[in-house]
Amino acid sequence: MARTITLKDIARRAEVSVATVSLVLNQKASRGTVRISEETIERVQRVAGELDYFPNLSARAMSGGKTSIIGLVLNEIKYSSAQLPLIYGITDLLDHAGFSLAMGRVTLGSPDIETEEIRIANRKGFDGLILEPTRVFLQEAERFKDSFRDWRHVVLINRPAAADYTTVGVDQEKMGYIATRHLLDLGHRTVAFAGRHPGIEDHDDPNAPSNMVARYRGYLRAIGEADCEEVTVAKGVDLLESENKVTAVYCALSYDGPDLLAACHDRGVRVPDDLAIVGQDESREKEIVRPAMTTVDMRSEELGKVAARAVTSLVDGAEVEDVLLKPELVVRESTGARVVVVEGSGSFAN
Amino acid sequence: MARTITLKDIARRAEVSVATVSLVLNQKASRGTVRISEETIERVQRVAGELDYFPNLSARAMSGGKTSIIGLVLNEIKYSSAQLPLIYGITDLLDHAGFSLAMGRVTLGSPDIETEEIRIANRKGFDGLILEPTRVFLQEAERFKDSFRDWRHVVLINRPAAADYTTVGVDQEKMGYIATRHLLDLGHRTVAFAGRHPGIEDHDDPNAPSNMVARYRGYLRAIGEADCEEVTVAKGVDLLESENKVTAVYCALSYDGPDLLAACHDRGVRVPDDLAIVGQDESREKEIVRPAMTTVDMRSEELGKVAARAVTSLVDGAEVEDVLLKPELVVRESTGARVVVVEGSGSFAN
DNA sequence: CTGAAAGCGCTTACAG
DNA sequence: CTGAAAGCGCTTACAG
Repeated sequence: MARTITLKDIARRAEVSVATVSLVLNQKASRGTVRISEETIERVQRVAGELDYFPNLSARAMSGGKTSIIGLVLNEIKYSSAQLPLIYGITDLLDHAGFSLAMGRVTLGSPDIETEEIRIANRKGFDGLILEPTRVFLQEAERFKDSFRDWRHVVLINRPAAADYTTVGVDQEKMGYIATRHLLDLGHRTVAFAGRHPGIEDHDDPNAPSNMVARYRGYLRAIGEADCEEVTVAKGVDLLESENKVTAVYCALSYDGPDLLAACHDRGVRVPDDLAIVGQDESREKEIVRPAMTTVDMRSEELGKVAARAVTSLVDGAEVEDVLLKPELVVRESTGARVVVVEGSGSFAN
Repeated sequence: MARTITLKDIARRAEVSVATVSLVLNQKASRGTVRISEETIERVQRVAGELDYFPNLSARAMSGGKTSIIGLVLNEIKYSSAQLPLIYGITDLLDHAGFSLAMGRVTLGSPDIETEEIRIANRKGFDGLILEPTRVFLQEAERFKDSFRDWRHVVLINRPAAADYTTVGVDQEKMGYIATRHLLDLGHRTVAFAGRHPGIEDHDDPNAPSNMVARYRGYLRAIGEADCEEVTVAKGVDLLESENKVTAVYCALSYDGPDLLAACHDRGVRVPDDLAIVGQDESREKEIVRPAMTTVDMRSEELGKVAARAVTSLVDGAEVEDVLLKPELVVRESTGARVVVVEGSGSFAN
C-alpha cells in the first residue's frame, strides 16, 4: 500500500494551505465570511482527485466531532428473516451516504442489553442510532434521552412513536385491516384473529406487544365495518382444537402463520378450503410453505432505507418527519389464489 | 450528558502525568524499559473507575493506528437465513472483545462491489475484515493482498482456503458425506445428488461453486463406500420429471430442499415414503416446511464466533489457525423421523 | 480571498 | 519509576 494521502500532500501540490484544502473539500468554501476563488477550488479538487484522497475519519472525528458511524441495535435477528432485507436496505443506503453501519448486539428484548448497547454507541461516538426499542425503552423514553449524546439522532423503527423520537415504521393497524378485509371480501363471515394475549385491549400491560394491539385494532375495524362477529384466539392452532364456525383467520404473529399451515397439514385440514389463512410477511418462508401463504408484506427493505435516510438527515442537521409505510397484501394460495412458482436462487451454495 | 472524561482528568485527580495514565490503562505499565509502581497503578485504575472513563477511540486510532472496527462483507443476506445466526455470532463476540462491527454492503457475488467494499474498509482504517469472498477474489487472492492495509487481518468465511489467508468454515465435503451416508444407512440403494451443474467435476469452471464441488465429493465418497450407483441432477424437482428408481436425494443447494418438498406436496409425492430428502440447513425453514426436513446443520452462529475470534486475535498480533467446523446431521421427518413439534417464539411481533 | 495557529485526546519514544 | 513533548490528520475561528 502506498503511503496515505493527507491534506498536507494536497496542499503542497496545489500550493495552498491545509486550511484552504479542508474548506474546499468540505464544501465550506463559500460559507459566511469565508470565500475562496473558483480557480483555487478547482485546482484543489483536481489535485485531490489525482491523488485519490480520502479523509482520515478518525482525525476528522477528533476535530469535527463526527465519526460517520451509525449504530444499529435490533431486538431480534436470529429467527426473523424479515430482518435480513431490513439490514440490506440500511447498509445499502448508508454506504452510498458515506456512513458506516456499526451493528451492535441484538437485545432480545432485554432492557439491560439495550442500555448497554446505547451506552457503547454513545461512548464510541456514533453519530446516530437506529433502534428497535424494547418495551421498557418506550415506556421510559423520556429518561433515555439522557443516554445518547443527542437523542434527536436516535431513530426508532418498527415501533409506535415515543416522546418526540423520530420514528419510522409500517402501519400496523393497517396490516390488521387489510388482512381481515381481504378475507371478508372473499366471502368469509367468521374471521378469527390469532394473536390474542392477556391485555391486548389494555396498553398498560407490560407484556402486550403494541404492534399486536395495533393489528388487533385493524382487525376490529374491518369486522366492525362488515358487521361480523369477533373471534380471537392466542395462536392459530387453537382453532383446530375445538369446534367452531371459523372459516378464515388472520395470524398476526409472524411465526404463527407457518406454524398453523404446518399443523393443518399434519391434521388433514385443507387450506384454503377448510380454512383460509393470512399471515405476516416472513421473507422466503411464505413461499416455501405449502400452500404458499397469503401475507401482509412488511416492506422491510424499504423500511431499512427510510430509517437510514432519516438518521443521516438528522445527523446532517435536517428536519425529518416520521414515516409510516403502508403494508401491502400479497395474495397467494392460502386464501385461494393459484399456485405460485418460486425459483430458487443459486449463488455460492450457502 | 456530562462532559466527556479524558486522560487529563484522570491524570489531574490521580496526580500523575497523562502519559502514566495511558501506560497504566493500556497494560503497558511494565513493558520493556517502562516500570510504574504498584501504588500508582492502583490509584490510576481506581480513579479511572470512579470517573467511568472510556477512551476516545478516534484519538486512539489517530495515534495508535487502530480503529477497533472490524468490517464484514457478505456475499448474500436477503435470502439466506443462515446469515442471521452468523451475524448474531459475530456481533456477540466482537462486542465482548471491545470491537465494533462495521457491516458493509453485500456483494451478491459482484467482484466490483467487493473491491469497492474492501477499499472502503481500507480507507476507513478498519483493523480487520471478515469476508465471504466472490469467486474472483479466490481466483486472484494474491492480487487482493494489496487491497487491504494488512491482508493478514482478512479472514475468509464459508469458502475454501486461498493464498495464505486465514480461513474459517464448515467442512463441505463432510456435509455431502454425512447426508448421503444417512440415506444409505436407512437402506436406500439409489441416492441422488441434486446440485449438478456444468463443471462440477471441473474446478476450473469459473461458474462452479466450490462449496458444491466439495459436497459432491462427499456424496461420491459415501456412495463409493456403499458400492452404489451415482445419480446426479441439477435440481431436486428434476427427479419428479422422469421415471427413475431413486428413493432418496441429498439436495446440496440450500434452497433446493424446501423447493423440492413443496413440489412433492403439489404432485402428491409422499415424503419420505416415495422419496426421502436431506437438505441443507436454512434456519427456521427446515422446521416450517412439512414434512419437517432432515438437514445438514451448517453451524452458522458458531462459525460467526470463530470468525470473529480469528480476526480479533490476528489484530492483537496472535497466530491463528484455520478452522474447519464439522457439520451435524439433524434428523427430522423427511427421512422418516417422527414429527417434531416446534414452538414459535413470541417477542415483539415482527 | 487565504494562511498561520490552536486544539481535539490519545500514544510513544526520550529524558531524566 | 515518571514527566514533558512531539505528533497523528483534521477543523475552525481568527488574522491579515
